[in-house]
Amino acid sequence: MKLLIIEDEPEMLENMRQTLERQHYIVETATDYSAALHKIGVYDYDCILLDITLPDGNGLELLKTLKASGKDEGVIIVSAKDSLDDKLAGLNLGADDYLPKPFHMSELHARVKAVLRRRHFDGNPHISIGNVSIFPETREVMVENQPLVLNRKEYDILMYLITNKKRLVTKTALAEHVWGDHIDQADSFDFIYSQIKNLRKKLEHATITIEAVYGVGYKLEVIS
Amino acid sequence: MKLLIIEDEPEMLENMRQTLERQHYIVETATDYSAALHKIGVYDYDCILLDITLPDGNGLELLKTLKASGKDEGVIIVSAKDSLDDKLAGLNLGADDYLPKPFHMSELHARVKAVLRRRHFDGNPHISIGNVSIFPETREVMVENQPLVLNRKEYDILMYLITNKKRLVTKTALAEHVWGDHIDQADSFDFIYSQIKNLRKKLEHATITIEAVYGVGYKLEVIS
DNA sequence: CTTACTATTGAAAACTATAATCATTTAGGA
DNA sequence: TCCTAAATGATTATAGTTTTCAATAGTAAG
Repeated sequence: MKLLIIEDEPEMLENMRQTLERQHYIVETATDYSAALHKIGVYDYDCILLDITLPDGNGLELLKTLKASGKDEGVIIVSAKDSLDDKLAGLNLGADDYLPKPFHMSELHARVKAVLRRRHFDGNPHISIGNVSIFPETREVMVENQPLVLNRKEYDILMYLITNKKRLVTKTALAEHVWGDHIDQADSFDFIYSQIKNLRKKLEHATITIEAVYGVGYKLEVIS
Repeated sequence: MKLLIIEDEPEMLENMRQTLERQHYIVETATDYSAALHKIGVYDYDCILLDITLPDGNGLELLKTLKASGKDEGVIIVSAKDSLDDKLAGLNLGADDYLPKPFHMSELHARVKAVLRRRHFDGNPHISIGNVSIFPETREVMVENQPLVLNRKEYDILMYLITNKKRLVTKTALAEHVWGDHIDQADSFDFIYSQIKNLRKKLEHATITIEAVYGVGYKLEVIS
């Protein structure tokens, strides 16, 4: 799961990044309006943490632009001023949650988790597809009620494919979401091939399969 | 957490062992009545999985002996015949649960977890002591609502100390429960010292402390 | 059918995290 | 005081994960 933190105070930013990276999210950051706008245009995220007061613009504007462009990532507004007006404005513009500063880092994590869960699997504590069940809370995976041990990257890949099931996932999108954007202009996709291979092997007894789409990427299908 | 599986069918035994070891339990085994009796006499376990029909005796007898000796480990009876009589007899003798064969391995794990939880923290999904909270489901630990990252051994040690809080825990008992009995005649406790040191460091901001009891072991205390 | 590119695979290498060991210092109890 | 236990920092070993590499197989287009 990939998050974008838009926040200009360096210390706060570092704090948030650390907290969330420790929970295995891919975290990217932007420290001003224009950088944020650029990142949002180029990549896509599962959830965006948006500080309202930015040096070169207002976060609510950014949110408006974002929603207008038809993107539908989750958005949590982070704001120094706990004003009811801002809160309402934000939620009206389509934000998923509003978090007034100062807040506990554990609170941050809880909110992010809640937003991701609401978006991807409407509050359900586990996702089932074919004979595979996934428990995001514990990152456990079961096939036919037998536990299946996946390591971090394998789990992240499977999760990303599942949240996009039956849709085509380009290799670039996959790389971005699982590895982060430093992988951008990768000259080879060997690392993806390798992980996909291992994942497929582990999913031998599952009724889902990862299909290659020649020249583009992968698609997750349910075997019937 | 240390388990003892008493079971004479090799295949079943291997299955059970694998399932439980994969969940990071320390697993020991006995394949007949007398071996089981011996192990129970010498070591102590957090939960015992007891097959009723053994080549050289009846599991219920073993259970009776066990309870008579004042030991209080959790016991789950595993039985081929799903007879109501056996079940009642077992539960009357103080077993915690009854699992008729055949069963799913995931069921096994669930039952063990349930028994351990019931014994140590009667059904509570998390344990709190001082400003430390532990979530056994996810093996996560929080201090003052900040996540604290422990690795496997550190977590196991903390957990064992907490389930015996304010009681003296000998180094031998600790070694047995966290490492298993191959450590028995260890000539040095360096590995314990080392882990304790790291654990203490991580618990710096916690209001619990691990006190050494000279020549014997450790005791967990709450700072007030 | 041939060619150029893409995907799959197994194995090796690099990297990371964890755990155990060792050498040294500090402290406890008789 | 002396002997042993415990604590500590640094080092080494081990295990697990991820990436790279080289060889092979498959696909689409000319």
